[in-house]
Amino acid sequence: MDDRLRNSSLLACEADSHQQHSMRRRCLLFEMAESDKENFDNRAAVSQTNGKSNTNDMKSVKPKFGNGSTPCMLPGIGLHLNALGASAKDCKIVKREPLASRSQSATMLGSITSYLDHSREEVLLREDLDKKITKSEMCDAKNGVQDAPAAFRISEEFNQGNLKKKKSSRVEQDGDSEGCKNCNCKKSKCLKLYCECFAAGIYCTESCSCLECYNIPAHEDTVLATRKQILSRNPLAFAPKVIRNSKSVAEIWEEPSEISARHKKGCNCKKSGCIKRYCECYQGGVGCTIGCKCQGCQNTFGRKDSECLMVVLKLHKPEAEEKTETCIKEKVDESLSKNKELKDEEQASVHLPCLPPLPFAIHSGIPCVPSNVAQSPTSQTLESDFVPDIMLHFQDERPEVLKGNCLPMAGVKTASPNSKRVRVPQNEFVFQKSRKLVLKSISSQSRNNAQ
DNA sequence: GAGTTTGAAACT
DNA sequence: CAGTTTCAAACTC
Repeated sequence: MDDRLRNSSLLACEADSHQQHSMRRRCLLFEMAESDKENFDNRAAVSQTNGKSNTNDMKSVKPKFGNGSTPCMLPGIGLHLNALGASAKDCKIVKREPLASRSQSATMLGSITSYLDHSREEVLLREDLDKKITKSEMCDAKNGVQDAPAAFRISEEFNQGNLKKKKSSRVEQDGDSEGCKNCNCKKSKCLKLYCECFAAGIYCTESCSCLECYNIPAHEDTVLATRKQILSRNPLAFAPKVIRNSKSVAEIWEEPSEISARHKKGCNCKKSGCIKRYCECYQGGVGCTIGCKCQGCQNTFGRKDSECLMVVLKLHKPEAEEKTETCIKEKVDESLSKNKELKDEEQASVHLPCLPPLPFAIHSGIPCVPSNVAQSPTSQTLESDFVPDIMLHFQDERPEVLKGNCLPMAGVKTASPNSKRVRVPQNEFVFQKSRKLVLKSISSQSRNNAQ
């Protein structure tokens, strides 16, 4: 059984590697888009001729680029972050099935198999994409079309293709994807972060329902100026809201040197209990952390209070593992105790943030628990079939100050007087130490049980 | 589809 | 920095 698990894990790692490779390709494509600013300008010019000025019409005519398959990433300031932001929310690599059906696979092997199936599916889709890219490039060359780089466009198309399977309800209703957020702004002129398109760094398109839209190439100067202004207030305003690193789940559990994912600055929910999409953490598919100021947090991806550890473990706990659970509880208490000691030592107010959020496991198909804590059908009760708008195995593009290895830290001082907007959880290293202790004890307990 | 709720963003 | 207002998405009916 151990050998089978080991082999499966190796396969999963290979698949994971492939996925990360795919991710790298995607990032390169964004880079291509960036380097292709000249093309962008041409596109903007083309769209200006095609689109009408919005000043006369309340409903702006949104430009379409090329085949209309791609939103236009804004050039210049923060483009890279825009790419991340957009992709973080838009891109889904792995086709995900509703949790209820997934959780029917009671064993880790089942989950890994499922994961590999998804990876195979992605490989097939990628192969299909490569063909499309070649065709499209040939076509563009033939027609002299100066459009977004074909690879970039098709990549987005691929993302959208997968995306369409799990689009948010609003987008589904609107029947449009095109990578556009389909905003519905009425007063902000799509020049504020309220606007999802603007916040994602993409221009609005015809599929948006916004009024008096300025987030179009025709108003590029205005858009850039506004972005600059917003960035001066908050340098991370256009950064992805959910910060992920590229480690696999197994790696994270083996060596949790970094938190797997978290919201950039944490939520502030008061009534939603962090179980609705009003909550940015929940929407991003990550658990709440100590950085959140939420009240009555019930985030199923990880609550901000210290109970989150037990929540996650319980969801995967088979009935027969009571003994192990007891052990875990003891170790958690022990960890918390040591945590407290560390806290005293460090003279810092530190709490125990959440474990890697459950959806991280859901996305990858690998249980978010150590291999010796098997997945249980009880996890069926976990959550609805909502799938968060996030991308897997996101490269950790955080500035050093946002990474866990800058410790301890008190937060980022921003130009904004409102420091609430950029706040960083403190002293995650204490949590990492605690988690190592728990993992260690789980391993030893498992060995004892096996004997 | 209209109205309500919610919390982030923006403002004071 | 805290409180308030504005805004648009999410949600409900």
